[in-house]
Amino acid sequence: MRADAQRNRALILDTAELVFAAEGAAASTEEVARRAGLAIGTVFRHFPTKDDLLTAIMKRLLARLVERAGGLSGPYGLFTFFGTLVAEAAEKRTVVAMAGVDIGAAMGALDDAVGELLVQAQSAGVVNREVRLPEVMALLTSVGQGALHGGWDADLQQRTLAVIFAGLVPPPRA
Amino acid sequence: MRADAQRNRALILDTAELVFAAEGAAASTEEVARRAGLAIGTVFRHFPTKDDLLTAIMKRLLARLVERAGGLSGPYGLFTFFGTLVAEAAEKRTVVAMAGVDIGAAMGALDDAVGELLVQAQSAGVVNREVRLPEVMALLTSVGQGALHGGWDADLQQRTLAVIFAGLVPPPRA
Amino acid sequence: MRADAQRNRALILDTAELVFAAEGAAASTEEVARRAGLAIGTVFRHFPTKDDLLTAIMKRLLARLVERAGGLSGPYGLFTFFGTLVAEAAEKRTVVAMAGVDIGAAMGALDDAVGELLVQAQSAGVVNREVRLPEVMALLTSVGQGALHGGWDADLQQRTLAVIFAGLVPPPRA
Amino acid sequence: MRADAQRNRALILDTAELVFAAEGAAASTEEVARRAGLAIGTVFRHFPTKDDLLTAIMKRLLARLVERAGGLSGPYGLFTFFGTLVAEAAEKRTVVAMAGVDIGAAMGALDDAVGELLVQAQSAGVVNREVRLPEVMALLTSVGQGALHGGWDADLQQRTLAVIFAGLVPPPRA
DNA sequence: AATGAATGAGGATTCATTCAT
DNA sequence: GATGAATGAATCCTCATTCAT
Repeated sequence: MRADAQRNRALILDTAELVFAAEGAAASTEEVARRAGLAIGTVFRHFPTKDDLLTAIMKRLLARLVERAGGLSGPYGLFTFFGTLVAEAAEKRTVVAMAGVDIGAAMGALDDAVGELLVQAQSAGVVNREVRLPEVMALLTSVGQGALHGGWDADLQQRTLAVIFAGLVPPPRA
Repeated sequence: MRADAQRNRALILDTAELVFAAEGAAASTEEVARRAGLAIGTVFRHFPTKDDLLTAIMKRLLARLVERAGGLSGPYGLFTFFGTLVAEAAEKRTVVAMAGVDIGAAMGALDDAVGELLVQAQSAGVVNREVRLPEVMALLTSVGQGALHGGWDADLQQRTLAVIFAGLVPPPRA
Repeated sequence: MRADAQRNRALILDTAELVFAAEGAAASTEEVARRAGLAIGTVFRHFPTKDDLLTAIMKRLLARLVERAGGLSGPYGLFTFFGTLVAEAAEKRTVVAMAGVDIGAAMGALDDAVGELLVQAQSAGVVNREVRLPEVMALLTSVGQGALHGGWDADLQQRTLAVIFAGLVPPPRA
Repeated sequence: MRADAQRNRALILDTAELVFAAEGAAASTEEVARRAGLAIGTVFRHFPTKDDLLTAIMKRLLARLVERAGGLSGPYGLFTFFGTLVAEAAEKRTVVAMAGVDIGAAMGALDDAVGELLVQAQSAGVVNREVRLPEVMALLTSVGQGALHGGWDADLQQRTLAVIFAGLVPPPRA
């Protein structure tokens, strides 16, 4: 792939991420092209289908989340991860679980990364051993969606996460 | 309004709720008409705009939630409310916070009803007094969205809510 | 179906027949709409797909040919049929065997009608009994295509058919 | 012209002939480039317009036919020529009279070559002297088109040509 | 000369909305 | 009021053609 094509591919993804985050998956592909300053044909050359573009965005977002989760460690990594996810979603810089797009395998990698954070937190005794990965993922995606569409301010983010964090910590011993 | 018109209005809302829950807000109005066994013109006579139809659905859904919340009382009413909301969302029988539709004022009534449940729970000492209404609403909508798009099974619903419930109860006194 | 819809359906078919005969199957559906004085949506309401429109034209053309063949009889019906087919094709008023369109069953009816003419001609002794239906159909479609694309004048039509007719008559007895 | 350019030009023509014979003139130029293993730009350097490419193919096909007709002689050359033309068309190895492409002058050479075969056949007394070149050409192109689109098998080819040949021979003297 | 990315006009199709019946 | 046909703007996608590398 030529250098300019490489640059355009990235430009399209960046622009599309903004556009779809702002207007939803129903935004037109032409709008993406316009904002990227490219002709519509160029967008379709890189992503032959609108769905391909949406999927590519989702995969890149997930890859970023995986990378971020992988970069964390220690007992409180899981909490940190929750925090940044919500903060980003609230700023619409990320779009998780866009409807109707198949991300399949890409999601598995996130499961693995978050699972690792969960194990570390439980090993350190800061998260209840009863808690399992599926509900952690469910809470992550829920709260991501909520922040995305609800436009929570920093205070609300913190207070909402406080409830979840309180629910994750181990119960006091009798 | 004639009796048949009254009946058609309700029929349209019922059908539209099913259709939009199943296919998202992007489903066509014609599909709603077809499934209702009505002509497209009839749908538009009742709801001059697709947006009007979506808004009407949202309002009716909220009204139902308000009614349900209002029907609950006692220390554990809030928990019950969380439970039924998630269960319904998981079955796609309800659609909360549909994107791009203005529900404005209607939301306030739900705030009031849930606020009342929160007060009762806190008075009875089963919910932490630090917790305030905004984060409760944020958790409700988040978890509703999550269950809606995630298709949680009964077990996952319960485990996810268990974390939130654990976060809502008062901390042990030192 | 309403009266106006019925009229429009026929109008679309008539117009499309002209347009596709003149410009080939690659002509745009919008061109058909424009020449019919209708909005593009109306054409697609009647024929949800361009292919549906092409198929409908083919079927109607074949039905007409079947009707015409069925209206003929007597020893020379087959020759008459050849003659009118070629004359029409030369005037581009008919399009036979448009590429890529599935006409399937509709073709069978024409086989039957022409087969009947062949039997009559052979019974009367004006067509060689060695000749069978497949080659008669092959000659018909060939000569139809040739006249359609070649734009034969009346004289050429006659001279070309003269050769074929001479080939169809029984050989002289020894 | 460089040697590789010469080779590419031939390669493009060969590939295009296959592609257009298989998919019709609506096949994309890009498909031709892909199957030739060349970049699209190379195809357009050799043939600045899709139409130029189509025309070049047609000319080459005609040239081949002329050459073949020119290679034949004797009383039955005309019949042989009919036979090979139909056989090739049935195998889609040749495309005659592609719609919408101007071949103009190139056609004249074929007229001359076939005219010569006709004269020889008539001189030898195996073809009716009443028959003239235009109808022979008309029959050739018709039957070529028919075989091309009809996919005739060997048996049908023979039987169809038998009718035409019977029409070409001189009538029995009284 | 070859490559292959970019362009943008054109074409099929959908769908909210209007309006004649 | 109900019906469903007509409208036409909007959208996805294709492809001939141009041009920078």
